[in-house]
Amino acid sequence: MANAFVEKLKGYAPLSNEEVKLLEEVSRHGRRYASGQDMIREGDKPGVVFVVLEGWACRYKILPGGSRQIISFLMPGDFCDMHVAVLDEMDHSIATLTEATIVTIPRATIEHLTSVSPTLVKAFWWTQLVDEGVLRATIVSMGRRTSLERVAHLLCELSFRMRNIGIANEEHIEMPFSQIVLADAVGLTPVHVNRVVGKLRRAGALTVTPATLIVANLSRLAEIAGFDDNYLHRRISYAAGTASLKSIAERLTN
Amino acid sequence: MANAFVEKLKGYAPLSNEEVKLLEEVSRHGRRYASGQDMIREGDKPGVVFVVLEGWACRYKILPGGSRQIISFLMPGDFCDMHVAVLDEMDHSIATLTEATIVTIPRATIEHLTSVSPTLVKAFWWTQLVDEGVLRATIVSMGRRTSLERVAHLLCELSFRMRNIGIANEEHIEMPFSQIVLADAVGLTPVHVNRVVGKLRRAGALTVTPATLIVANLSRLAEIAGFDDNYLHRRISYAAGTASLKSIAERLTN
DNA sequence: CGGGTGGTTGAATGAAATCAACTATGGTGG
DNA sequence: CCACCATAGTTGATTTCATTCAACCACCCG
Repeated sequence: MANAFVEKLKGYAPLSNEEVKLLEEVSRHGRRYASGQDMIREGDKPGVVFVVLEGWACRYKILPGGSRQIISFLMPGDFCDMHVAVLDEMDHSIATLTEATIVTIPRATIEHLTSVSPTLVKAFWWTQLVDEGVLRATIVSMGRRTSLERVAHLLCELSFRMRNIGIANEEHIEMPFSQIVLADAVGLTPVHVNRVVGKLRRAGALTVTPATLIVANLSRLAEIAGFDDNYLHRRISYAAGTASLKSIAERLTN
Repeated sequence: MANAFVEKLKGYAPLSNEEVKLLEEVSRHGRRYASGQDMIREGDKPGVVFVVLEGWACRYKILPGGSRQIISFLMPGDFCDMHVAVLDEMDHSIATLTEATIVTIPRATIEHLTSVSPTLVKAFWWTQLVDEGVLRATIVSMGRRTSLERVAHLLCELSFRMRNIGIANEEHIEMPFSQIVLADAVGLTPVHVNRVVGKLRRAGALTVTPATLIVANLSRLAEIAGFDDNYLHRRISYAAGTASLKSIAERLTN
């Protein structure tokens, strides 16, 4: 079985066999978690980096009033910042959204990796850069898009990201979470999200089943959202072939 | 006059004299820009890193409908991601909000710096970590806070950041931008922001003058916002201690 | 002096939250 | 095996909040 962590990083930099072996080694011992488990909570002292190998997780924050805001989604291959281990205190929590297998890598191991391989450092930076782009796009959505666009935009983003890592294809894109979770992510109430989802369903963009949404027509969804995937900075189709491989190498070393 | 860039990084890692000298060298030739100038636009190929030495700037994005969302504020010492220079295309724009002096550092120089000093790499990472925390906090605000809390929260954040870099003290915190800019940052219309600002003014938290807001009572503002500055990750091993004190002393005497 | 920018206020409209009720489903314990 | 409960989804009526539209003021600057 492919290791999502290694695959993702391979997509961001041309890794040597040794580097691949190193990464596989440190991400071998994934542990299985139930859905809805907190991995770490706001206020905790972070000592490790979490890497999602399978399943979904999210970063979130609970406000004094009890409401929850989901800040970002983590899917296979995603990890929380490599240098979070250096912080004194978490400013948000991380929890599983589905059953998931997750690796925890101690800070010392990360430091070993980065000291051994500058290429890995750059790969980590790259992924972090993309993560920031996603956060910025989220801010734009929350600030200036209608609820319909906002929901559609998030689902588009997740669809593209799923396809990028090969856990979805054109015909079958399944989001394994409830409308309640979706509401916490887009900053709306569940009932209003339900109405919006209903619109998207009637537009033929979605189909709905309990606790999972299925994207039926991604291009229609993208049209509604005004979606532009430039911020995912995908290009680097490294996996596609050697030509791009060279250009990546160039880009990273120059 | 103190160099905001160097001061900021000194706050995040214990730098040697040589490292300080290096940084001063690369950030010496600041250029002066008028207010409201675009430094770089969405779609441009980024080739340099921008460092704000004096004045304010912001990242923003214009939506198809013409509305603007300000994603984050840049104040003296802030810079756009060190590795943005590796991207193919900007996914947002950067513009000045006031008259400002800004340095542009070419990518090669950055790579030189990071290859020469691991300490600098860590300092850069740290600042980026803080930036991400700010983005996450923004998402939480936009998703789950009322307009009053949202405005108050942003002004609190900016106040704390200004104090951290010594451009504001308890009694006098001046935000050099109009309510229109504020509206673009919090995702509301200018007229509604005006009503909210009115409330804060009547609560004694703010005073208002054309194109600048003045925080009159930060603790009242923080109370209204439910503000907790933990996400700014100020303390760190090092910054809380002698370095920042010393640098402030310097700034006051020069 | 006139025009631009920023600010302020009121009235109307529209969007989303709230409150409330009801369905469907799957799982659990008696 | 069924009764019950918890979770998720759905729909309608009402209220709250923010936008929109519109008018007007104050000020600085050319």
